Amino acid sequence: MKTSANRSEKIKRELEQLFGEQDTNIEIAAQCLKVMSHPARLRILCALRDGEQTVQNLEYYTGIKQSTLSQHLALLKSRGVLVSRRETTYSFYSFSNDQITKLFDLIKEVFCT
Amino acid sequence: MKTSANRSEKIKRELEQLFGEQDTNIEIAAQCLKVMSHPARLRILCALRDGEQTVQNLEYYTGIKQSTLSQHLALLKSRGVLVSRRETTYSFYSFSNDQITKLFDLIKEVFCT
DNA sequence: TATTTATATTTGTATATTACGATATTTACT
DNA sequence: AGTAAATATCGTAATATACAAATATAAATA
Repeated sequence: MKTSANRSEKIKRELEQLFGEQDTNIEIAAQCLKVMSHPARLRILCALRDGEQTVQNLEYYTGIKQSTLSQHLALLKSRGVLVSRRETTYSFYSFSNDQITKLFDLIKEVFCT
Repeated sequence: MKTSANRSEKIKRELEQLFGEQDTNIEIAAQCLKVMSHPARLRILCALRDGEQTVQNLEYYTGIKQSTLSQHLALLKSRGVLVSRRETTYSFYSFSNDQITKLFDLIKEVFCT
């Protein structure tokens, strides 16, 4: 044990607090991040950055096939990254909240500059 | 096509520019994020937030078995998230740069508050 | 009601990831 | 050289994920 016992214990305790008994937070974070960590899905998020889009627009922007796209969208929605609304036969998808948008913006900043 | 043709083309063009011909940026981003998107690896990053640690310390903090931990570390290192240095028989792992650290902090902020 | 359009779901198959024990490597110490 | 400690790598079985074609659903319109 190279670090002091105090610091050691501090880190250990922090880890336990941060994620709680069942590691709920960390599991949610991992799932949400994981769903964003895919080239196709990052493209989708990019295309949605400035507002909601229909599935067919996303198909056009990203070049992803309809069934595949629909599955990606369902995944992003199920993990709380996106929300959708129906208007007649169109589904409009968009970011679910500002925190996610902020996270996406930082990702873009980190990897695309 | 519901959105105006202008906006449509703008988004299409932005997508193409942002990721370039071979989508290099987006591929890198996806790989890097993916490697962070795992409960065990998020724990590791948490334990490393305030500075480098040896593998055995990380084993103690996270409760992950040595061989598994070593593979997670290798993965994080191979994607540029972590760096390591050797000192005698110990390997010390730490964040590779400030941008990654900043990204991790935001992740923590988004999911753990 | 029949047809068309937009989107969602199902299904099959291929590929990737996971954790862990066993084994190997590296370095220090005797 | 021989041993021990810290870390890394390998082999493998279980599980998860990917994609796209085929099919299903939902809503608008003829």
